[in-house]
Order: sequence, then C-alpha cells, then structure tokens
Amino acid sequence: MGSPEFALFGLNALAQSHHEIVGVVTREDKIKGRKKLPLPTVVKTRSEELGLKVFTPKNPNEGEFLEEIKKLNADIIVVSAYGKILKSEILAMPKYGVMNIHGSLLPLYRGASPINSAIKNGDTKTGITIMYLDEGMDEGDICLKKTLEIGENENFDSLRDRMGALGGEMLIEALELIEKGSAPRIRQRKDAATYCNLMTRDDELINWQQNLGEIHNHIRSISPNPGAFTYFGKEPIKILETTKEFAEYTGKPGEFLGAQKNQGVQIGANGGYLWLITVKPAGKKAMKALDWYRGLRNTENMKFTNEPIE
RNA sequence: CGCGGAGUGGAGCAGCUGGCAGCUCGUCGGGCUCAUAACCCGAAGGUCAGAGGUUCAAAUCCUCUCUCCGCAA
Repeated sequence: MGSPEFALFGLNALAQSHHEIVGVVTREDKIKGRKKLPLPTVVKTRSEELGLKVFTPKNPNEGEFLEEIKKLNADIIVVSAYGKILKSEILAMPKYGVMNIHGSLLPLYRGASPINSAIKNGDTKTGITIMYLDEGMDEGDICLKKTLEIGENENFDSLRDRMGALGGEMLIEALELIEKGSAPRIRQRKDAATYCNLMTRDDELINWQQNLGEIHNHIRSISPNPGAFTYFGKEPIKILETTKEFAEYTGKPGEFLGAQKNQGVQIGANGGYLWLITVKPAGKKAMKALDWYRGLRNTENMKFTNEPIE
C-alpha cells in the first residue's frame, strides 16, 4: 500500500524479489482541476505496468474493500506513504502483520512529512525505519533502522530517492528475517518522539525574517515539488535551488544585490547571502535564476517580500 | 465549462494605440591583456506556436486549435 514516489521504491523492490505481490492498494485518482483529468498515483501507474491487481478504495477500512482484501489472503501487508489510516481489522488480517516503511529514524518525525522535515530542520542525517504498524501514528515496534547522511545542499527529490532505494533494500531484508522468524522487534521510546504534519500551502511561503540557514533549508526541503515561493511584486515566484554564503549583511532581507556569472543571483538575508540558482516565476517554466534576472531589464530596488505588493 | 499567466533567433525578455524584427546573454571569428568568467570589434542564427480572417500592409486586430505553467481543488 502506498501512493507517492517514495512508495515506488518498495513496490519495485518487491516486484524484483521472489515475493509474490497479490495486490496493490493506493489512493484513488485525484481530479486535477486545470484540465479536470483524473490523475492516478504513480503507484497505480507502475502497478498496472507490472500487471498487478490494483485497489483504490476511498476508505480502506470499509466493508466492501475489507472483503476483497481478505480474499487475497496475503501473508503480509507492506505500507509505505499510503496516506490513509488503517484500523485494527485490517491490521490483524495478515499472518505476519502489517509492515511500514517510514522515512525517518523513529521515534523521530512521526507523521506525514518526515523527509521534508528533516531537511527543513537542517539535520545532517536521517534514515529509514521498517516498523510494525499498529493503530497509533507511527508508534509501532521497530524492526530495522538504518541511517543516511543528508547533503548540505541536497533537496527533497534527491534525498527521497536515496531514502526510497534504501527503504526498498531494507524491506526485502526485513521480509527475509520475518520468514525466518528472526526479525527484531524493538519498542519505540515514547519520550523521544517528535512529530511532523502534512505540508500545506503556508509551509511553502518563504519568510525573509528567518535567518539564512533556515531559509535555505526551507527551500530545499520542498524542492522541486511543490517548491518554496515568495513574492516578487504582486506575483508569486518559486525558488527551487539556492546556495548560501554566510557573511555580514546589514541591509534588509530579500533585497536584490546583483548577479554573478557562474554563481547566481545574490539576495540579502539575515546572516548572509542567498544565491539563487533555479527559479520558477508564476506562469513560466523553471529556469536559471540568471536567465530570469536577465529578462527583468530593470533591477533597481528589486526585492522579495513575504506578501504580495502593489 | 473553476480563475489566471505565457508561447518572438540557443536562453531570458521587449515590441502588441498595425508599416523593413529589437535588448541582455550565449555561440562563432578577431583584437586587447601576463591572464580572464573582464573589456573592444565583427559575424552567424527567427516561416514572431499553428490554422483561418480583416487590411495596401499583422508579431501587432478578430476567430479557432495546440502546447507549457501558476492558483484553486
């Protein structure tokens, strides 16, 4: 069971292993407004490529779907970023229980956005936990846990892919252990738990009052999708890639300081300079910050703001 | 029929109250320099997304189509 890209890794790992996938469960297709096309999850698309049986229940805890899944008679259910809560009835169904691939070192970052949150907080390492799912929010016992370094400028996509790959390997490993009956089962330390929520639009807005490091971490934690944004005049603009340079800066944060070839566009921030590398203006495609800057023509007194202006 | 932005030489943009297609950058050639991503000189490169229409004349006005993107869901 899974929905976004992260879940793909577990699926692919399983598909390449000797384990038989009796069915795949993923979120229902979403209606994408602009062209009002129903968009299937990547997991659904991939599963269909693999010729697997796919379920997209609105509520996985309801009668009809429960009957269906019971018929599959799975030995184990694997969950990875599925996005829906599973209740006891389904948790008790498989012989070996329900395993979850979670993108953090539990009990840290329980919740919906562990990968984003780790980057956003400027952590230098994170990891994958394979755990037994129970009714709590990522509270189940831990089976396997492995650590991963986070690069200084690494963005969400990059880390997500690396973590996904690791998660896939660990899943197979965990399944071997479970088959042999020698899988570890360690309780989580409740007192060490931290939580992270689902990201919303508000989490995407850049706050120029923050210091340089925080802004930089914020930007890469959701890059390239959905991407952090700020306001340039009255238009929103996404900032997808940056580097940071700590320095003395006494001007106002968000101000344009110029552009440097082979470096980017220099923006003032509390505690130094933020160099824009890649940017995506409203209505445009992602582009080099320098290209965007070039097209501005007049850059006198330009600045980014927390709110739309004019 | 949810709202909106945009498609112009390789890139980013201007031109859009109709009249020989322009800017910044890149590329190529040459020069200056100990040297350079700096500076100077020069060149190549565009059926202005596509189709139709109005006009003596359309990138520029009207109609339709295609594509990309932001918001909202």
